[in-house]
Amino acid sequence: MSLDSSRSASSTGQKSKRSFNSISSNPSSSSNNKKHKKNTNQKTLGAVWGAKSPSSSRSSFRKSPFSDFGSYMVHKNRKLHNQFDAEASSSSHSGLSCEKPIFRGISIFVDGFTIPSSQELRGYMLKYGGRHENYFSRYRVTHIICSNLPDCKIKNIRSFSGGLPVVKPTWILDSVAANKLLSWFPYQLDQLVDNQPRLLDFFAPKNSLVSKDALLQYENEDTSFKGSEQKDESFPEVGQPLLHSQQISGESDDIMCQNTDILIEEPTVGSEKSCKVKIVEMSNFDAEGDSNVKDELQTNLHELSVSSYCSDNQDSKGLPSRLSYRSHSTKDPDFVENYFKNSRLHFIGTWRNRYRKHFPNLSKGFKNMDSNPNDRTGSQKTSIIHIDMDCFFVSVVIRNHPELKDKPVAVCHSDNPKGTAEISSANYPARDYGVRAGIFVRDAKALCPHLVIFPYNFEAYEEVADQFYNILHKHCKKVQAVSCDEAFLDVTDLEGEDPELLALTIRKEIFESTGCTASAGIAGNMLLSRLATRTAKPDGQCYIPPKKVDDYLCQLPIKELPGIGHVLEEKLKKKNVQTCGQLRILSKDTLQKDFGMKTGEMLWNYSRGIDNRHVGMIQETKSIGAEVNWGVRFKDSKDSQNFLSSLCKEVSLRLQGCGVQGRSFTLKIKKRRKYAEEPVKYMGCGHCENLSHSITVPVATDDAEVLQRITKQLFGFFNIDVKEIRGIGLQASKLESVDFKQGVGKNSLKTWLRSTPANLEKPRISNSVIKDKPVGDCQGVSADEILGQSCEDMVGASYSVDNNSSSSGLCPNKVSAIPPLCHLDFGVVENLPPELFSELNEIYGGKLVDFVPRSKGNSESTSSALLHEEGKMSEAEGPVFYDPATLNKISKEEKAVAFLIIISSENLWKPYSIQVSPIFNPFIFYFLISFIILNSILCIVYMLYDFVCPLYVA
DNA sequence: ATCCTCCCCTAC
DNA sequence: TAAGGTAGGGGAGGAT
Repeated sequence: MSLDSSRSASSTGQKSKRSFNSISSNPSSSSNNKKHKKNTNQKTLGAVWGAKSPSSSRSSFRKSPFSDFGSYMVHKNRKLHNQFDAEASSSSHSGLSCEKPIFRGISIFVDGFTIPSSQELRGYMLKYGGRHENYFSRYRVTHIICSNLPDCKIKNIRSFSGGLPVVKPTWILDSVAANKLLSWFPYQLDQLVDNQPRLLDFFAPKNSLVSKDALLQYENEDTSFKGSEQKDESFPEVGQPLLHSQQISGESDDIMCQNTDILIEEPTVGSEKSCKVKIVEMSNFDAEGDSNVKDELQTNLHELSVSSYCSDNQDSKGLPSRLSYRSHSTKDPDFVENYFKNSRLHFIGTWRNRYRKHFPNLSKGFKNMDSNPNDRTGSQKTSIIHIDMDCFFVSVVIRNHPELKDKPVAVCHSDNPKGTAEISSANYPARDYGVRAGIFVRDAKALCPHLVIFPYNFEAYEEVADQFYNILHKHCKKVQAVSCDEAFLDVTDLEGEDPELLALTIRKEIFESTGCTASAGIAGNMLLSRLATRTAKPDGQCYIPPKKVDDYLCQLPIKELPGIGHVLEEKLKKKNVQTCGQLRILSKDTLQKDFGMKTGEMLWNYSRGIDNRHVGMIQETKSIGAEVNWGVRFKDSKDSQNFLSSLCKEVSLRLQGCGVQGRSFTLKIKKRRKYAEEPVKYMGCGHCENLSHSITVPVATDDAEVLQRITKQLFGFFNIDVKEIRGIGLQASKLESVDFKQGVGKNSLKTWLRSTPANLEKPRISNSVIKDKPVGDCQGVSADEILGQSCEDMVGASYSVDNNSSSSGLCPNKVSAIPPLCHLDFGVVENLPPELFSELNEIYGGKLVDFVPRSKGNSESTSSALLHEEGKMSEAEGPVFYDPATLNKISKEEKAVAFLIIISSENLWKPYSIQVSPIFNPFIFYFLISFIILNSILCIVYMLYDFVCPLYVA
């Protein structure tokens, strides 16, 4: 799959130049008539759809879009009309239509693709006494039904429909459900909402266009239509997009031939008068006889339209809130989880993990099976097949719609009229119009008005990917998965098998099995086979024999080489290098000097078709992370903390899912650039600075709670206004397999902090005793008991022990307390390794950060600056009490110093002091013992010195 | 010289 | 409205 569709498209354009021995099963090149299509189709109302002979129909439209209507169409239309009448009549006679004729007097024209389909809507009209027009007539049609329309269609509707209501199909559905004709007003198409009230404002006071009843009806039924409204507005729920496909199948004829063009039988009038007349007619259905409209109605209309818009944004739980309330980080507590469920990039990014689980034995690589392909013995030539599905996302969703094969189709999240969704994948007919992955739907529709938009179907992608790999594994043992739709096959060892024939067989099987086409490249190494596939696309295959490599590469644009993205391309262009041939002129030294050792060598090799990689080199996972750079908008630190918490849970789950734990953690932040305005992309991150901080902890972890503490600490380093954050990511690296860490959970920092160090082991006092112990009375308590001591009234923060932390050995539900903040030596705390600081900070409920504001990046942290200003004692000099007010409340005895031994990031034992009380506690004990031992050693040294010196003197 | 951190670039 | 992720590789520069 190519996320950069321009790449594929450009290769199509180059096809004739760069194809060698190409076997293409798709002889008709879609790019041939590209220019022609662009010049003709875009200005018409989807003429391409039904046009068997595009040029003729287009020319007639170009000549006069709506007046030059042949007698054939008049005849055909009449015939269809009669046919509908006959059907309606027969169904009523046969008793099929026993329903209330709620649509009597209504005549709909369904324009474009709708859910439900035009045919289904026709069925409803038939059943409930309405009419369905196959072709648009301003005199017969009363309502235009559509889900969305491209801008040019909107213009045409505005010009020629005489102000007919343009409403969404849910109006029909909801009316049927309510068994009465509902007001169409709330169901107006959003694209026309801002326009229609203006018309209504003009007419309503005079003609009672929208009655009070209609308004009341709308208000009362507000909630009833909301649910379906949203579904209609965009797409079926994610995960259920096949419903969409099923529905479309029933109306394929409509899509192809009837629904697309607005055909007007009569000469254009297009005057304000006709507009007025039509709307007055409309009011017959909407006002239902009530003409008693108050003067303020006019002003209410605008509000109504706004209200209607809000209702479209119904959230999934049916709450009367804007969808936007739930589509960004601040308002949706499940934002992170939902986001990943719906992210196509997340799907692509995590596919490999799923593949590894699905094909555990096949995805481990073949490290020992052979060596470098270039080192193979004898004259055996390496043979690599690269196989890649064509426009995967689109192919999969339209695989059951052969009628759409040659129609422009794209996949994206939403076909909302606003058109601010991003095209993810476009098929080749769409690419011919300039539709590319990454452009907005509205731009895509401007380029290609009749573009069909499908939603994602991640389940189907997964399913097809599995079929794809089953076929590959069936034919070849050495398969290296690149992505869900792309793989390398080393077929060198398949003696007697012609690689080209094999590729053909595999492609054929893929098509038979999945209904999707794949392209293949065959060559002597991975680089060349991959390049060959680009040439072969779509639905073809290409073999590059060794002799042709130089010719092939000579004119190949450098951007085609893997590893050369837009940045490297620009850099090379500045050096007048545009093709591989030009790249070859530069020496390896020059390239390495300009681009670095590795990159320089890669450029030198690739420009000569040299690639030393071999199929099957699967590396161990080096990092696991989660990142969200969309919809991130925080209003306060609580939002950001909640978000970080969700992110930690996500990363924790991913680590656990992979059976690894991380020792190094990197927090990435996207910060809005100073002058960056709100991005064009809805909820996008826009122009950002990318910041990151990382820390390494002594013990690897996958514990969400620990991650949260670490992340909190990392987050503190940024010292950033949360309102400026546009994206956050957390990545774990220095991964260690859990297999090798069985039982190591007991060594986690959290556990360690809560446990009694072996060297401090003392007879434990029961929890009840601790709980009952008076505040400040810590006599004879072990280290964890000190940490767990009840001092809540002093510190104001308690640390709730996680019930899941069974390894801690603490009683579940026990609420431990910790030494009060005022008892800490901040000079020491401040200089703790970040991970320990993070842990302590969490234990103190995040208050430590506030108490010791600091930034790792700033050598002169706030707290240390404060300390210096106040002339407090340094760590070496003794304890520092940060809060003078609290200081006065504490007795001298409580100011005794204890040393807590803790593991530093280098696994060394480092002392840091915590103020605890009273003096007789194990820390003091330990300290005194240490002091005595140290003194003893010093004494011995002195004694020895005293003893040795005189000897020397003598 | 080597390692580490903080980036950036790239591919899918 | 919409869902701009994930992971690997590598370069620059600083610390050791």
